[in-house]
Amino acid sequence: MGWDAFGLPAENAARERKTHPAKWTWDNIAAMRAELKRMGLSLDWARELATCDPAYYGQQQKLFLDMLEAGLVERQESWVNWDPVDGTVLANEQVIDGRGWRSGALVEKKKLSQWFFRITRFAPELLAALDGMDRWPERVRLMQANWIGRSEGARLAFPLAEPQGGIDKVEVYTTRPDTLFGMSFLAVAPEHPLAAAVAERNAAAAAFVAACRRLGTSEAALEKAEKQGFDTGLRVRHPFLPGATYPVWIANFVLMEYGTGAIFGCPAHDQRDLDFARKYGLPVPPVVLPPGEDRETFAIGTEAYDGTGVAINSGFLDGLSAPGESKAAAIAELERLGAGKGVVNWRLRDWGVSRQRYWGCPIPVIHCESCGVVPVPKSALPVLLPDDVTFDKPGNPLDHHPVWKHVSCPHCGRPARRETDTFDTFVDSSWYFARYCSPNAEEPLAKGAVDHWMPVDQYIGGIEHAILHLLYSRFFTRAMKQAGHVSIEEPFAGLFTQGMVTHESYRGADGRWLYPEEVARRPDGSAAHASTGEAVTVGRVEAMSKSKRNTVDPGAIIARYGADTARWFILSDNPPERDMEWTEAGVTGAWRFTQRLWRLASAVAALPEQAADGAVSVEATRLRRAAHRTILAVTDALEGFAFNVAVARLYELANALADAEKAAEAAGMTPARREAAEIAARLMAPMMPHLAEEIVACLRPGGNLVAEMPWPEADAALTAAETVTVAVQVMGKLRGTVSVAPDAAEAEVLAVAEREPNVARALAGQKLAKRIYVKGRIVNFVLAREA
RNA sequence: GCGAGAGUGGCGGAACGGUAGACGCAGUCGACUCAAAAUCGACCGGCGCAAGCCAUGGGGGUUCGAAUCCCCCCUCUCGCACCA
Repeated sequence: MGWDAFGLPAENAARERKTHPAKWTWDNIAAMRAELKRMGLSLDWARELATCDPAYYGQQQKLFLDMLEAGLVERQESWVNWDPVDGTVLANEQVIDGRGWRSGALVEKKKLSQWFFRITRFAPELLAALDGMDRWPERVRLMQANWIGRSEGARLAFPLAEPQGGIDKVEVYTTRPDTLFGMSFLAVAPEHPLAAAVAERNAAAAAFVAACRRLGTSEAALEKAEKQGFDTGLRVRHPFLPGATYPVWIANFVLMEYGTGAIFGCPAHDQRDLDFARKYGLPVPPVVLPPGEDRETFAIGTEAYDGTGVAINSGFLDGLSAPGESKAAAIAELERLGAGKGVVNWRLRDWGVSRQRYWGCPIPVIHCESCGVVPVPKSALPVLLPDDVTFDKPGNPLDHHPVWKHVSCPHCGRPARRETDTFDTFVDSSWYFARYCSPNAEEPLAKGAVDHWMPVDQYIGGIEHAILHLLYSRFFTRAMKQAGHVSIEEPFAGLFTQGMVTHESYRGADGRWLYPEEVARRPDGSAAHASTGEAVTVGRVEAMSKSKRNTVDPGAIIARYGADTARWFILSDNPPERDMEWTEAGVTGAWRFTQRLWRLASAVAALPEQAADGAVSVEATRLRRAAHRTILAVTDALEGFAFNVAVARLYELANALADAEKAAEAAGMTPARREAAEIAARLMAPMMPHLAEEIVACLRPGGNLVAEMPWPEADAALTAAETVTVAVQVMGKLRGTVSVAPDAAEAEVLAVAEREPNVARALAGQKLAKRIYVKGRIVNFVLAREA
């Protein structure tokens, strides 16, 4: 068990409740540990770790220094959300409608110098390795591939007609150099150096750039915002059209982080460019003719055409297939002219890990005025977080601490300043799985143990981790390999993505969130406050969260129904990859089953044992067949993570056991019932271990624990089908079923099917065109079309 | 906005391209009970007396046969780099 324990929630709690993040965190860990233990989960508590424990984060600091040495870390500038009133950096989720969540102030972008892991170095192999990860869901691999975003295109320079602030050209990256003749404008990001140069001389431009700074830093916010631009009045020359010049705009939809932070706008064949061109009345010349369109009449309306076609209005490209032939031809021409070249571009950006927060792992470096950035010597690790911090001032408490950051430079000994940023908590969670192999090692990882255990056979996590956490962990494993800590590249051989636990949410008349136990249902189905009776609004079913108070206390469920019921319900409700809704009715249903099974099993256990070698009745054989088929079905379901199906098969076996109870006097029934009860118990043991052990102990006093037994094996003689039911269709519609031997010949089955009364009626007077037989499954008679 | 998924009875869901709705919950009727709970039995997608017809978000297509494969649309969910 590992506790991902650093992060913002602890700091928020500290500010709101005047408690220390460490106390709040360790109290939560203690509470959750107790709950998990009561659930009876098979966790190896000897390997427990918490990321906020110096024993863990100190090792992480060593890893960082190794990566620094290996050249995998560097400082870069990047933009953050800045709350000018609180004087603090905001997470994207703390920016609501462009304003700080606490202060309500308009958020600005601010540039900071920060630490970055050079994940982009591994972009090609992170992409290529996805192909071989056959035990990962296809959709996760697809999302990662799109995120890494390899694209082929061209990088080219547009010379400015008149240089501005020492800038004489604008570099652009494009995946569609074949549409260069369709250019209508050039646009740079508000953060682009040229935008800054223009803003220096032009107050209106400066105002526009400042306005863009209030957009927040998330990609979603930028892309959703209405497209806006500012015409700088500057013009650039076209590489293919010496005489022509195009206007240079500053546009809010151009991302500084992608490509070169500048684009050439081809409105006819890019939707964003088209929206922009229509808004500002810029020309929209088409240069790719879709198949079946007439060159003379083809025009772009409100939708850009980004499909394939033939190049038109494009000089030397005319007549080539676009972008198939024309893209290569355009790149060749750019290279011949020395104006640009074909390049591979990646969407993936380096991973910024600096956070201006207290509750995180300190970044172990020291800033010295004469020596620059100096790593903390490994002998001086861990760099401990100070305990005596206050949250009464805005900003990072580490910055305000009276003495913590004042240290002497490890190089020159002069006064220096400790780095007060801490790591992104994704760093903590990028290597914990490897630390499990040797949780107490003096080094980050003990090579022998890691080589023995890694990679993780089966990793389980929510789909919300499909990209960031899983990609960072893949990067970290490669970085750790480069630093000599591990021998593998991929951390997780198999991946399963599970859903979240959800619950209805409730709000009182005054709008505040209510806990489920505060809400009572009236007979008419409406909701009211359990004690005051005030009306309650039932909100959506949402992922459980403390902020919405739609949580249930597992402790209360366990106290009332027991751990087995809680476990059984969690697994039985729906497939694990989907969200599950926690409902009281569902829990009581699971609880009833535990009672029913216990009653069925203890009734059998109370019977005197009987030799299994006497005559065996039809009923006893039926039960034995059901039990052994359940072994196959449950095994199959569990291996495929279809826990809800495994549960359904066990319900069926319990039903068969109940039927058998009514035929208790049939020959051979007692041993058959004992066998079936034991099989049921052993099959459900992974889900209801406590009840399973109890049942087996009653059936065989003094015997082994289920936990010590091998998984049950089915008797092939009992699982083979005696007869199969074959559906009979006429023209694809079901008309009847017939029962045949599993190995019956096709002709025989067809003959039987044809005689089935209902089928015969449907076939009467019709001409047969075709007979289809799928062995053991279906017959389909296809009639001849009437002329 | 971009990327990725999901949508099946009243509800959760099952279904190698082959009998749609397994199994559970809820519900209806019955048994037991003075009564209730628990338990047991029967029923339980819609229309129809029946034969049968309709039905897996909507519309097209492929196929002997489509919940399943393809195209378009609608709705919801996840991710979008400082929540984790």
